[in-house]
Amino acid sequence: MPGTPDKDTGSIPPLDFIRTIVATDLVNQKHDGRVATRFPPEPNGYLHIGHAKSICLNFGVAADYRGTCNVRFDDTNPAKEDVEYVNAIQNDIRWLGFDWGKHLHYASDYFERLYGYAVRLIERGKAYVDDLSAEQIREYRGTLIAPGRESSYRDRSVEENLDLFARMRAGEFPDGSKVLRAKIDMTSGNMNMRDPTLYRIRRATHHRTGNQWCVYPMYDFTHALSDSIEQITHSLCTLEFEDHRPLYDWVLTETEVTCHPQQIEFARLNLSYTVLSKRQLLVLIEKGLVFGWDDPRMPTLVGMRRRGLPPKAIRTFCDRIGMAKRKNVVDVAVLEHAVREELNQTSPRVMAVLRPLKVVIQNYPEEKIEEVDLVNNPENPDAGTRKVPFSRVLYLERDDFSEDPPKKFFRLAPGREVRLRGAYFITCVDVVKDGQGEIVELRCTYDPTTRGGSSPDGRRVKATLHWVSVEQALTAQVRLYDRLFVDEHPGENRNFLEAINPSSLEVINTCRVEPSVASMAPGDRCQFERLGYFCVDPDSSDGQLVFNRTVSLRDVWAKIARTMKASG
RNA sequence: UGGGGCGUCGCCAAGCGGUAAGGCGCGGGCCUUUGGAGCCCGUAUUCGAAGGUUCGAAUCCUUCCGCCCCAGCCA
Repeated sequence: MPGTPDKDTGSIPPLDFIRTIVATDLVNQKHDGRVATRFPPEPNGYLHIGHAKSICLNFGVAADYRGTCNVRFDDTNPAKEDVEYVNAIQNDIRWLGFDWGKHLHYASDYFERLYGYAVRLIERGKAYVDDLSAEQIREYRGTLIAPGRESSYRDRSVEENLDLFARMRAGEFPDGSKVLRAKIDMTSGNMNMRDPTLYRIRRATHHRTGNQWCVYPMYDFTHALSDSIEQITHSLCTLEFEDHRPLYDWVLTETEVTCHPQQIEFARLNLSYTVLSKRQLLVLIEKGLVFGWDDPRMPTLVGMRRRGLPPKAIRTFCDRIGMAKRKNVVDVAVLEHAVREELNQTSPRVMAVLRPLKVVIQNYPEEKIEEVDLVNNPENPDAGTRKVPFSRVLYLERDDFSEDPPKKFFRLAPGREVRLRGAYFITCVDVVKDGQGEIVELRCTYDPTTRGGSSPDGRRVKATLHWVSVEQALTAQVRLYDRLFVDEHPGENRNFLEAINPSSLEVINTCRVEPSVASMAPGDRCQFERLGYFCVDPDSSDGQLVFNRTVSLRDVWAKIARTMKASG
């Protein structure tokens, strides 16, 4: 329950403005002590991290105040909607960690009742059938600064309207020839109140109601009444619907329904280096810049799932970014931080070499193979230990060796001693190059007294490197992802494609991983020590493991190197 | 003089008349068999601006400035 002191600090976490309203309503018995929210997606696309904010809000408020949260598909536009999306959306919500129980609804289930409410509006003289064309309606609507004019059909009798509306439903008129409009105020400063369309004629096959209807209700009418039908108490939506609130209230007042939920608007999420508009995401797919909705670089929930982000991290992220009405662009680093925080606690550690450099330990016996013990997760003793084979010929990370080490580089270099994680101290004694001067192999010696990674004489080394035994290593494909855009605010530019990061994906086919990963299955996560968090991609097959890098580890050396480069 | 919103640290965000929470980021230190993690310290004398009210203002009043949304038979 929010408003209770934090276990550790004793401080009381502040309520966001929405929870403040809900808590106040509860105290005042505004909805007889009930809290009911809903998440109302239109099944015309995949859910993304912005939707996650809304899902966490709606389910979170319900959970905090012992209420309920419905999932309701706002499926009033058959031309754009599809079952593919209704299934995907349900999967995503469940994956995120929320359970709607029995509360799964469709606006289309209310079509008959909605039609009845429209009839009631007509009977009360609050709606009329208009024969104006779409273009004429637009003309008549006026502009932002000039009032609109009333349609010549606005004063039809109740009887005529009733008859016409029934015949609209019966299919007597062609698509687009007539609409049902609310009779409100053509001079309103709020464009939404200038006799908004309530119903349009549209012969399209609906994914649930088939060809049962040829008239479909519009959003404003449907949404308000669906909320009312479901006894919603707080209808939470994004800021662009603020202008619609007077219409939301008008619909509920004029249909004389008893349940009148309160609409409250909050600012939608924006993420740096990311686009979140459906339109722009679609462009990325259509142009082939990503492989689909579930491309691990996409900010969709399916994409993030494939990338390996834990749902818990997304929930933590949503809790942290707060809830307010001001326009915001949350730094994607906040998300990455939540992901690392979660993965650090939960991911077993494994050694993998992305760019192998062969190393021969000259004083290590030719045929000998040892099994060294390694801790699976230093954050979690219960995760236990495992055995990893060590032998004379190993792979190290190319980046972990420098023939001419720059300042502050304290990994392996000629004559330098470092530790191989969990194994031995080694010293580089020779560098082998090919005809092009390319380093192809390192010759090292090891100190047999340092087994396990510490020296009896107490001497220290500055670096601990990951490694893999050549003989036992498995080969894997690793896909490294970087942000999709180089511009911090790509969505602001209509030419957002210019800001595409050309190297958002790097595929490495020659990675070598320790043999223990053989048992990993698609979706499984691990940390490649010193590199980052990875998960097994569904593209993996028996012979070939494919890993996605979820996120890299924080890399202090990379930052130092960048700074040194920048300052010459 | 169209309507509706919003302006508190680089990015989020508390604050609701009693003298600027927290997170991310950034900088420094400790610790470390991951340059990971963890721990510690620092990071807005000032709240878009200017006036006013008050013993006291980010909070109240006035004016001004800036930004966002709205003219689908989309949601």
